[in-house]
Amino acid sequence: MLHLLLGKTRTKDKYRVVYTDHQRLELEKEFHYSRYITIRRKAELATTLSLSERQVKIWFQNRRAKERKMNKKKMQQSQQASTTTPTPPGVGTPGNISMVTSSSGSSGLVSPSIQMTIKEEY
DNA sequence: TTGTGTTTTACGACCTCC
DNA sequence: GGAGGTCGTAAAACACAA
Repeated sequence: MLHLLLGKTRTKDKYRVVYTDHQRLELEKEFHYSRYITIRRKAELATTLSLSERQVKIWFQNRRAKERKMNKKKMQQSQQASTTTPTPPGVGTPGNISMVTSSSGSSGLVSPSIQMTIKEEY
């Protein structure tokens, strides 16, 4: 119980709903397939997951924000590591972008640099 | 327990593109 | 102008050490 307001937006008595594991899983799968969802897929997902298209859109926005946040963190960590370490002999470990991530998403992270550029261009 | 830090939904403001 | 993007933020939900 608790997931009763699925598909609805914020109301007075429910500030936000918690998505079910299944909903999250499907959204993650779609995100893994593509960071930007198409109108068509959004409508499909919304129907199959019993969410509104708005919720799907917001979820993807939040998911991208999360990814950017994680990338930033990683960059800062690697930078710190290189500054604190006396001499980084290897230096050649830029591809260290594997990921630490938490259960979700993880995986891929399609070249963070590309996304950064896109954003930067903005 | 509970105090506290983190994550997850949802929104408003602002920007860009068509 | 409207749709959809980022960014910043609010508040609920969650995790977890003390």
